[in-house]
Amino acid sequence: MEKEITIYDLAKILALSPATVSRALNDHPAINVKTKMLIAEKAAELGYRSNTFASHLRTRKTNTLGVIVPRLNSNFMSTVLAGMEEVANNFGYNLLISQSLESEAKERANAKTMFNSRVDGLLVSVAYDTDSFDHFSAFIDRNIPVLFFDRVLAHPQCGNVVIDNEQAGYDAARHLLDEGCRKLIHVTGDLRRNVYADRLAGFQRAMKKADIRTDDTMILTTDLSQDAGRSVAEKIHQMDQKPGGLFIANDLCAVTCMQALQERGYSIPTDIAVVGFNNDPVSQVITPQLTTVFYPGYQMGKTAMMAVVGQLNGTKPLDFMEPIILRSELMIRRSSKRSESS
Amino acid sequence: MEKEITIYDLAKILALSPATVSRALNDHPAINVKTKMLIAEKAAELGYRSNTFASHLRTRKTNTLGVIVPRLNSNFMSTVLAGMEEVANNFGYNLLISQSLESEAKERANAKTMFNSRVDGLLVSVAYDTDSFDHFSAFIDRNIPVLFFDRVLAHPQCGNVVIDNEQAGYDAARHLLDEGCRKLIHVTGDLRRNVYADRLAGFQRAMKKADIRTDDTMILTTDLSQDAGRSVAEKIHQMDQKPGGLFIANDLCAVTCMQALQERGYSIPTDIAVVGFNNDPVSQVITPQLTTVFYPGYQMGKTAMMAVVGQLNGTKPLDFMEPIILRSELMIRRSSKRSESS
DNA sequence: CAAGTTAATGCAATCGGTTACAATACAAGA
DNA sequence: TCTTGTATTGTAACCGATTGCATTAACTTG
Repeated sequence: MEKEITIYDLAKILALSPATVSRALNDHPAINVKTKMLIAEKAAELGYRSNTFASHLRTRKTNTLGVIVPRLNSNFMSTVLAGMEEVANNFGYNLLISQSLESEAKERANAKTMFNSRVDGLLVSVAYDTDSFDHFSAFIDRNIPVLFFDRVLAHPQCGNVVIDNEQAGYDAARHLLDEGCRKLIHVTGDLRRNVYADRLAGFQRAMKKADIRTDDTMILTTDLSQDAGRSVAEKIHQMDQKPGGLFIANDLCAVTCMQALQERGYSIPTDIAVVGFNNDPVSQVITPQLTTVFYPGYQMGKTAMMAVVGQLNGTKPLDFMEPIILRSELMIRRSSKRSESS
Repeated sequence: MEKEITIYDLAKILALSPATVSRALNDHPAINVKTKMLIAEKAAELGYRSNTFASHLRTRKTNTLGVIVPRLNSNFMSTVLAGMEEVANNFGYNLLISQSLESEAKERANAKTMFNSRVDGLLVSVAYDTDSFDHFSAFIDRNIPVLFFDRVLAHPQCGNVVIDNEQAGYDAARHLLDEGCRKLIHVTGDLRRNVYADRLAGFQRAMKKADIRTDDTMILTTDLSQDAGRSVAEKIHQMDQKPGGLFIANDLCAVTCMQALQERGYSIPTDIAVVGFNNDPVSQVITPQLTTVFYPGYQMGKTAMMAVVGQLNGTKPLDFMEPIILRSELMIRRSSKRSESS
């Protein structure tokens, strides 16, 4: 096991002071170019690596950003993370990633860990049941940038990166209406979460505009799991008046529900038209292919990370507060096409 | 912005020495229980948090583990990561995660970053084109545990966590043969990677046992992307002698290929039976459902992390070298069932 | 040639815990 | 009473990089 080289070792070997070595390695302008070269060479030769702890201790910066997501193993989240990782990496930041498993308690614990690890910034998509903002205020108090993405909390000092869920919900419902469905059902998640509340709001706006009264029986609040998809199918099967269209706020749930309906003999889209959300790979694999809302996950990750990094580098100072809204798009596929129009 | 409390502040307030405070906070036996209580109380009251850098600087431990994966946004990998995260979190370790994007160069850069971040251990699933072990030897030299999972490199001092790919490949091919397919085609990835080489070996063993000669035209080496799936379908369409069975080493590719074949009018499994690999959610969504190999991703993540953590805690000292092999299982579904047997 | 600049480097304190090595106090044993 | 032991706390060096404030040498300029 080799001994670790320090700037003191380098200094001694080259008959210089540690200060000069430090400055040279950081490309300080006051240091002679030739000296820099000399030091860089020797450092490489001896396999010197900077001790980040000493450095962090002194500079009070960690070059590490925390990310808290509900789950790692969803197509959408892992795509977002991939985007984040790319940007962070480019700017020399490390990522500390943890998952809340949809529980506020765990999210709280994760936030605390991040705080104690002294991350320079935090990116969060909140859990299903998160009610309070408490666990993030420690960051705000210490001026550590906090940015929410996808599932956001509104807070005057936190950035938000989202899509226009209301509009997407409107478009989805509108499309089903356009295809001739009268009775619609919307399957949603926890309405404390903006993503679901907004999609619902859009759904209702479309209904209202079409002069169709919406009542509670048309809104099914679930956890959007695959099991939920199956039980939604069951519930529909029990209904006297079957819906003509189904708007489900998550592709995996929608797909499972479609399959369950098909097993029960329903034909899609003839009997029931279905629209999902996220443009998950499964949406293109199911028969008929699922109409869904394209969600720019990769770009969302990149954008969110850019915002935080910009904030830290002082590039983007103030425009942090206004939410960044990314474009989403309804991808019309066979699961909802009743008309012969195409 | 509140000022950060240090053990010196605590010491001054309580009229004690920093050493006592430090020991008390670390539950050192030499400190009086009452003193400990006193200090703990005050620390909580003032919102003291340990400065991990100062601590790491002194102790030379980071409590951080590095993970390098080819991509974050694949169902399999994100499941593995979810498992790793859970264990790491339980044992008080943080995770530094980065992706190589299937490039050895990026993997090399990532490894270097991890090294400079002084991770206590490293878990890697290598990129498509990784040839050398160089970038990991720095860790070995410094006695930092390195463990490979899924896509592994053999090295006497590195742990391996895998499934029995050879057997899985054998089972897949054997199943197709049992279903009456004579001419088989195997679509694989870069054969430098154990996972693909082993699956191929299993495939060949099954063929040999069935007394069918395998030649190069039966083995298609691709990047297993969705595009690859489409071009495989095209290639098959061009063949004079169509294969009766298709064993594709990745579900997403298999599914895309199936769709492309179906579009061209082939019926699955009647014309061509298909077997995939990974048990990705898409495999249950496509029609007909895809026969595939269940891959215990979550468990693989947990197991790999356990091995490293055990190593670091001195619990598991030596048995690190022998590879850990997890159970995989052929999930027989409709895409390969020709016989009426069930 | 003295005074003033400029360029390059060094000194030493600092960041906040950790820990080897005392130091102190008090009680028990000789 | 004096010695020894035990329990508890303190002193101070250290981990390695950073940086404000000199210092030194070399170069201009009047």
